Amino acid sequence: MTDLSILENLNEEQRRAVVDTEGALLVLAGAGSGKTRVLTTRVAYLVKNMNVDPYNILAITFTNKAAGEMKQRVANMLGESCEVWISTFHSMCAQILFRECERIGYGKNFSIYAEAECARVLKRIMKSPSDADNEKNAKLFDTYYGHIKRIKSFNHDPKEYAEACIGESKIKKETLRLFDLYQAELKNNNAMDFDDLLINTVKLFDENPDVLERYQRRFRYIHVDEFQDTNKIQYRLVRQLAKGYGNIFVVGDEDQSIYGWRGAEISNILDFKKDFPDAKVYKLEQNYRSTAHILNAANRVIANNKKRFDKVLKTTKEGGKRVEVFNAYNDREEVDYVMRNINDLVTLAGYNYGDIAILMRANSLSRQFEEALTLYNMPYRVYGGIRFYERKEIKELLCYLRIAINPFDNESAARIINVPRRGIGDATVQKLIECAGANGTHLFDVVKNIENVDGLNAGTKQKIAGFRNLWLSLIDAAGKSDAVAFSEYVLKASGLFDMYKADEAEPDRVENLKEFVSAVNLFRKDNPGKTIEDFLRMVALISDADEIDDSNSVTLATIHAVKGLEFPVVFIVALEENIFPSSHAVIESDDNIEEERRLMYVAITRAKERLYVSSSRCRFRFNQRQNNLRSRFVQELIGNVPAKTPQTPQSEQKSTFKPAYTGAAAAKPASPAANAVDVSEYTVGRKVEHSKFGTGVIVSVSGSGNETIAGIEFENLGIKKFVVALAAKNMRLL
DNA sequence: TCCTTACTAATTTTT
DNA sequence: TTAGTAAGGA
Ligand SMILES: Nc1ncnc2c1ncn2[C@@H]1O[C@H](COP(=O)(O)OP(=O)(O)OP(=O)(O)O)[C@@H](O)[C@H]1O
Repeated sequence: MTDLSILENLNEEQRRAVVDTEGALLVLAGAGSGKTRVLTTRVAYLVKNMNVDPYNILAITFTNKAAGEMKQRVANMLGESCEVWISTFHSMCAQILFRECERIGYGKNFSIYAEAECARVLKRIMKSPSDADNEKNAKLFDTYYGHIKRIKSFNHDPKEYAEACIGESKIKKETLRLFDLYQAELKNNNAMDFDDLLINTVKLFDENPDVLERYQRRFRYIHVDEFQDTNKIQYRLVRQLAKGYGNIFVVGDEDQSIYGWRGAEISNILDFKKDFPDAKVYKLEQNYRSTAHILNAANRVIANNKKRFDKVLKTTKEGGKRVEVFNAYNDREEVDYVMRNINDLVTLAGYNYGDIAILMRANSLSRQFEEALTLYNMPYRVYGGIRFYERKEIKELLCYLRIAINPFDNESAARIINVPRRGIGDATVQKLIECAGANGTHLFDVVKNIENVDGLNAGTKQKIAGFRNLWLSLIDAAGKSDAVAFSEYVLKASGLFDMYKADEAEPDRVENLKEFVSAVNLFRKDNPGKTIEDFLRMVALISDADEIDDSNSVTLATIHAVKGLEFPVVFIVALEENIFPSSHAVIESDDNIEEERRLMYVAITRAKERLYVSSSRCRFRFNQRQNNLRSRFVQELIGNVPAKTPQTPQSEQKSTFKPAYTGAAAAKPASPAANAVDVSEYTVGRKVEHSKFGTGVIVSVSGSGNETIAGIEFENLGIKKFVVALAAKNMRLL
């Protein structure tokens, strides 16, 4: 008898999609209807009930984190570790190319360039003196870079794109010229950007039928999650692989397509039915995530889009709290509104900080919330913005590691040749690069034979010779030692460690470098047999969303970063025209507004139990006051139903919250607890014991009365700032 | 030639 | 608030 227990957690329509295992299938369903759950269960079902070898299954997710979680879930269902290939498109391509890159003319250990590196490559090209006769003022960098990136991510033919999309003929010509130079430079560096990973994999398969056949034979069952956000090349890759067995299962929701600006094509969904004429379409109509109020709000908003299929999405959770709408007088009042509600949710309604997310359109909007959360001593994490592996000191260490593994990587070498300072300045580096270009070799060759290079004085040559010896020793070490020993060696030998250790103004940097080595250590423990090359590949593909963990902290993130996630409580903030929808979308076209609206739909549908949407009539941005209208999406969300717009926010019981910014707006008698604190006791040098952070010493005091803020330095934790009046209950003076 | 200092300009979303 | 550049001093 077959064990059907893994189907127990599914409804009837979900179950049908899971057990229909052969051929092409498309699951088209709204947010929170269990698409990901269906896909995950299907993978487990194939292994457990259909006796499919896990080796023959592929599942594509949108983020590495989603891949990790899916692996975990499948393993739980199977009761054994999951051997299925589950990863993002980019990660899959990187792994395939890593093995097969010689077939398309790349060397082993090619580097993977993120946005910042790509931009540096183009900047360097545009700056090179041999290019001086051409028009290339700095203002146009964004234009050219934008065009080049768009050509690649939309998989356009460069010439056709230039003809169709660039008006000015000078720019048209220059874009094409720079495009070729950019491509050649990446190739010369033995490097690929993110788009190259996809493009080159398709190319590999096109040009090498034997390789393609091998992968086709391997992937008998192919799955793609978040199909609405795949781009043309990714879809092409899917078709190539699915040609083998034709078992292709994709799930998506056109209402949640939010990466159109990066080349994602909703039309892939329509094309799927054309490309796989026998494809069966399944619909899921039960939403298991959100309460009725939240789901209705989402449905009302998205109904304003014209380009969509009408679909049904019914709630399974009747009732719940109504959506709260708040229009603040200014941004500070908005921040206070959010803080007050978080405080009440945690102190009165039994929520944890980890249940709460503050979602926004752009990273730059997060700062005031960060400051307030710090002020009130509420734990939080910000996702988006600079990632760990994007920090300056970490990037520099990564460059050293890369040049040891891939000595052709001019870009990385140029970045760190003078870090720490070695007296090899920009002018010299420019000369070296030109010399390499003229001889058709690499920076590495020029540095290696520096004695034979003309046009440099003896002192400079000597400095470069010193760097050469370092570089050679790094290469030598890469071949000999294991990942951990190697990265430790590079950190010390490069001089980075000493340099940042001596930098007292920024003590974090040396700590970050140590943390990097620990990360390598952990990686090797978790993945026995993997090398530093694997680690670098993994690091290059890490995304914001991957770093989201379940520590008990408020999540501060862009909506893009929380795609696919869910939170009991969601705040959507800064809902103003020109912010959300963004000014670009407002100016441009209806299509752009529709994508913004889909983003709003995604934001709303992240909420399980409570949703708060807020805006502010006036906001300080770009160093000036801005008056903004409330976002059209708020009105769409409210619809005809009169929503609650509380003047003074209401909560379950009596709020304990004391706003720091807008005392007048929510004037309440100061709470006795706050009054009871004698702030004058908190003086620099006093020792305190904090219930969470342990003992520390007060190192700064500012403000007065209830606004008094104390900076307290804790062992191993650094300095944290507290509003004494609020935090005193968690502290004891020693 | 290199490095520090001071100023200016610019800020959508990111695998 | 920061990243990138221009100018002036060593
Ligand atoms: N049959 C079911 N019974 C109970 N809960 C379910 C069922 N199916 C899904 N869920 C729950 O509903 C929530 C949403 O599921 P899931 O993330 O798979 O939906 P989704 O369609 O992929 O969402 P999104 O469109 O936002 O990516 C999850 O918490 C999941 O555990």
